[in-house]
Parts: sequence; C-alpha cells; structure tokens
Amino acid sequence: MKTTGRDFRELLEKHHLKKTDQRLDVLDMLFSKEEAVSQPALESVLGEQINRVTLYRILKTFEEKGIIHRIIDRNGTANYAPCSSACTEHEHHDEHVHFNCTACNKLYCLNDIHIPGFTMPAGFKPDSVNLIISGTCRACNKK
Amino acid sequence: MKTTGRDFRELLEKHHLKKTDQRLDVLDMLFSKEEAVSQPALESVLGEQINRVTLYRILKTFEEKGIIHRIIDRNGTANYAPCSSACTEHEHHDEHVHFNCTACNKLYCLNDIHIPGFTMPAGFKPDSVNLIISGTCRACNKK
DNA sequence: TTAAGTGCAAAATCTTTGCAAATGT
DNA sequence: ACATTTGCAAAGATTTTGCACTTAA
Repeated sequence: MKTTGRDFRELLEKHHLKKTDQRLDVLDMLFSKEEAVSQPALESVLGEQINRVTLYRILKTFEEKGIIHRIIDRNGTANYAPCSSACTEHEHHDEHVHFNCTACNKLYCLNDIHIPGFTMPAGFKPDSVNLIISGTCRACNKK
Repeated sequence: MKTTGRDFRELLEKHHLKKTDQRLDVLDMLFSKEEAVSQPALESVLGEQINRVTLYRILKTFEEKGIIHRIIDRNGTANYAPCSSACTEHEHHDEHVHFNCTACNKLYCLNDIHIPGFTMPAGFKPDSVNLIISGTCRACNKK
C-alpha cells in the first residue's frame, strides 16, 4: 500500500477519513509527481488495485475535503493535483497557473507564476481565476 | 430557418459549406447571444430541429473552420461562441477572458480584458492562454 | 460492533462511427 | 447527377446509483 517515503495516514486522519489501501494508493500517486495526473492515467495505473467506481468516489471525497483539486484541461479531461496547504474544506485556493502540453498532454502546476488582478466589468464579482497556458513542455521540446 | 436579422449564408459560402437549415439554426443561436452557449443548451433548444449527432458534427465543422470556438467551463462542459474575425482555419486567436457564473453557469466572453504576458520556466513554450474567471455575473448579482 | 468504504451490476449520460436516405449545388 | 450532409441505429466511453459485502476503528 505505502510505497513512497511519505506517509499519508495523518493526512487522512486530519480529515476524518478512514485509512484504506485504496486511498493511500491514490495519495501516493498524486503526491509523487510534479505534474497533475489525469483521471484516465489514474485508472490505467491503479486499475488493478482500485475499482473504477471507487476511484471516482475517492477523488470526489478528496476534492471536497480540500486535499486535492481538479483541473479541467483543454480537452475537458479531469486532472488532479495536491492542494496547497491553504485549501480548506470550504474554500479552495489554487490560483496558480497550469501548463497543458499539447504534445504529451501533461498538465503542470506552475506555482511560481503570479496571476495579476483583473478589472471586471460592472456587476461581475470574481471569486477565482483559472488560467491554463497551452504549449509544449520542457520534456517534449527536448525531443 | 432564419429568424434573426442577420444572414449567415455568405459566412457558410466563404468556408465552402453547404447552407443547410440546421447549420443556419446553429449560427443563429450562437451569434444572437452575448454569452457563450453550452452544448446542453444547444441541444435542448435545437433538439427538435436537429439530431444530436448532427449537432456534434456541425459544431466540430464550425470549430475546424474557425467560425466558432469552444470553451470548456469549470465543470468540463463544452461551450461555444463566435470567433473573432482574426480566426482562420489554421489558427485560433481567442485570447480573451471568459467569465463563468457559479450561480447561473453562464459563460461570458469578456473581450475587453487584456491578458498579460507570462514569463515561463525554462523549456516551456507557450502557444495560447485560456483564462476563465469564476464568480457571479451581473444578472445574478441583481437578484 | 458498526459506520464508513468498497466492489459489482446496471442504469444513465455523453460521444463517436457506419451506413442508407435526403439535400444543396 | 453527385458530393455533402443528415438521421438513425448501434457501439463505445464516461459517470452515476443501488445494494450487498468488507474493513477500519
């Protein structure tokens, strides 16, 4: 069940979730990568160990608890990545930029890029900003 | 078939597409609104007149020709809106900001808001930027 | 022990594909 | 007339739901 150095038991405990092997596997996969992981990727890697339906439910639970956040890429596919520590059950703060590679389709979290404020037209009240830059990533540009 | 003042026949002609009633209906609906129209909305309004499969194909064709562009909203649902005149069959230039209302779920094109440039990490080559601001829109804030 | 979590089957959607019939030019 | 476009049926994919079984606490 646990394969990386990190232990996620206390993370689950903090959110009053039971520490099942399936949940630990999902956390293991999501926290071990630099980039966000697509739902299809999660399915193909964890498919042997976790039922597809269970995976849906785990991802939904984690998102509601503020453990991970969902980013829809330019194809409409769901991708998941760990939340910053500022996220709570009630509000997500993931206002960083994402980079979606048009070649390999990977979705990176660019935590260092700052999103500027925008002046909205009268009557529009902004809550959050979602910014995805498409292009070719470091790995693909080397090929 | 044609219900608004505008006639889209020459638009279709320009792109070497046949002027069918179904296509004119879709153009009619997309060009008559300030905001982008979701695929479900298109289906429910045009469902009597246009087969669901045909709608998929029309939207795909229009997008490929650079007549409309697709915006995936925060739920992963496809929305469509007319392209700016700068769009061609080969390249889309729709780098404006979209506003997705969390109450009514409408997706507005905010053509006046400028997207700034971003400094990318080494190795990442950006092609396009997709920026969606979520919040409550003018209409919903009045309620 | 028992509430929470999982797996399976099946339903409900969503999207694509193949082909025959209809339509625009 | 003929290539394009549409509609239907059906396949494929994705997501949700109900319920019985299992497991963590």
